[in-house]
Amino acid sequence: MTVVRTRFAPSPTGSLHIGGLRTALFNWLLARAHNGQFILRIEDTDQKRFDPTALQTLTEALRWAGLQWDEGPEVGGPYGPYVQSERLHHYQQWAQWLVDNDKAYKCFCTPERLEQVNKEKQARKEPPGYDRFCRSLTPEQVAAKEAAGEKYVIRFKAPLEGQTVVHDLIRGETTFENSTLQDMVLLKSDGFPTYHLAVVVDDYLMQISHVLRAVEWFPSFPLHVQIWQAFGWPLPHFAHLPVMLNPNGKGKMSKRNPPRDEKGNIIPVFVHDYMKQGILPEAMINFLTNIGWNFGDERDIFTVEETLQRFRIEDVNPANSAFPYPKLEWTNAQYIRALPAETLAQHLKPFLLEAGLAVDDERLLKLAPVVQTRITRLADVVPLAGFIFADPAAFQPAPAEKIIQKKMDAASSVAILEKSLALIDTLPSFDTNTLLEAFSAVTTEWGVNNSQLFGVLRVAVSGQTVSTPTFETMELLGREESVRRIQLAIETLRAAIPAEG
RNA sequence: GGCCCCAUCGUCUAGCGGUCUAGGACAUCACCCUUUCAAGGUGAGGACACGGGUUCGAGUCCCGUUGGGGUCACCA
Repeated sequence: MTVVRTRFAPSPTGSLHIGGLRTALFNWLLARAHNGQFILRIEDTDQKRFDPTALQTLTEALRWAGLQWDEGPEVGGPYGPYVQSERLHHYQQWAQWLVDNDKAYKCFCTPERLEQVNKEKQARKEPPGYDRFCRSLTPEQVAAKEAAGEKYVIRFKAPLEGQTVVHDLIRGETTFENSTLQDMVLLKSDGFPTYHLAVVVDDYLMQISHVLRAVEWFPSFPLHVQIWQAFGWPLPHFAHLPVMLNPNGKGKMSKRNPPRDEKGNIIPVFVHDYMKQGILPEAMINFLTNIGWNFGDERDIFTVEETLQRFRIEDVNPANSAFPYPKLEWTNAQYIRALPAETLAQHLKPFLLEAGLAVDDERLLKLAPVVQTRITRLADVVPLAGFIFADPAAFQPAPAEKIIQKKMDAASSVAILEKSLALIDTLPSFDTNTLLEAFSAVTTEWGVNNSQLFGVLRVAVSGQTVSTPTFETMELLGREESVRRIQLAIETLRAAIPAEG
């Protein structure tokens, strides 16, 4: 079997799109599954859309996901450079080759004329496209225009009749009528190639064996095949991956029209947004693997190594799919729960620090198992338990109505809290188990149930209605701070009593 | 609109002519457990778009309809 070489070839126009990551993943998977090479190539041939920070953002996202490339920017390789703007001479040379061999021609038409042609075609209800005016220019005419300094592009001489049969690993054969092909621009007037020229030349020069790209490219598939054939180069294998649609199934995922969940929250489209939320890379990869492809047995959680054992590009489902966002959250939650406490703590730390909290490792390690089954994304730890690391001086007690539990009022809550203070005073130590035992023992005597007693204390101490469990929270806060907060809650409640009449 | 692709529960999917009264997962709902929120346990509802063929037999093959998607640049 020949060496499998795949490539991910994004244009650096911004952060990496989630769909781009999926394309990269499948390329990576195919290469790794066959002990081949995965190449990263940057398609920055559009000077108008140049973003100098995008390359770094891109490589950061790819590395985060664990998709290390064997050749490409930052790592080099035998077929470099891997940035298209540094390969201009190749495209110019091969474009000229096509002209010399009568497979392409110079076109001197101005953008204004092109626009005019399209307008006229539209008026006649014809499909838009270049009218091939310059295709029939004589060598003398071309020479004269060049001598006059007229700018030109190089266009492909698409076959006018016949058919192009393309073969796709996922979709099988498709036949296109050549009459629908356009004389696409291969080399722009600024000397930069268009995508159509650059992909073919680079995929050939870089010895790519399998071209895996999004279905968006399917319409230009026959054009590319024709270009490959014009060069006389043997075709690589092609596979066009299905696109990920908005969760509601309407249209592609895009930043212009951000998808939303049922509650109206925006669902991110960029990998960096997921990184910021605290999606674990392993969870992201696991999740993405099961869209358009399926692990095969009925497991939903599996490692990338296991995927490598059975990944086959032919098994990719040709149908587009809606982006199943809730499943990503579920998958991430599964991975979070499987983490050892120390690892979880390490993962949590940057999110807490980012929120401006004073994290100490000892308490963080105790907190980790407490929040483990309560968060789906790492960043969730901040609203849930961030208060534990917040500056005590800035603590704001919860309002009275939040402290008061079901079937209780301010007065009874104050009574309970005062008894609690007295009880705490008698405790030899201040840890979760001691507290739990002591407070569980007094509910009947105090005439409340667990839910009421633990509830008042929890809201008093955390200042929130949703938080970590009561006694874990108290242990984390420490005796002194817990007592202080209970006293503050009592004050808050007392202030509310007159208002109740 | 032209060209092209696609079509199984709400969603992601399994299914590659008989083992399908269609399996799993997420989501939803109910119950259990319960210290808020979770997690966990048990259970329920929920799909082969439609119409023709082919075949002894079709979710699985063919054609059409409908629906959805992609694409029509000196952007990728």
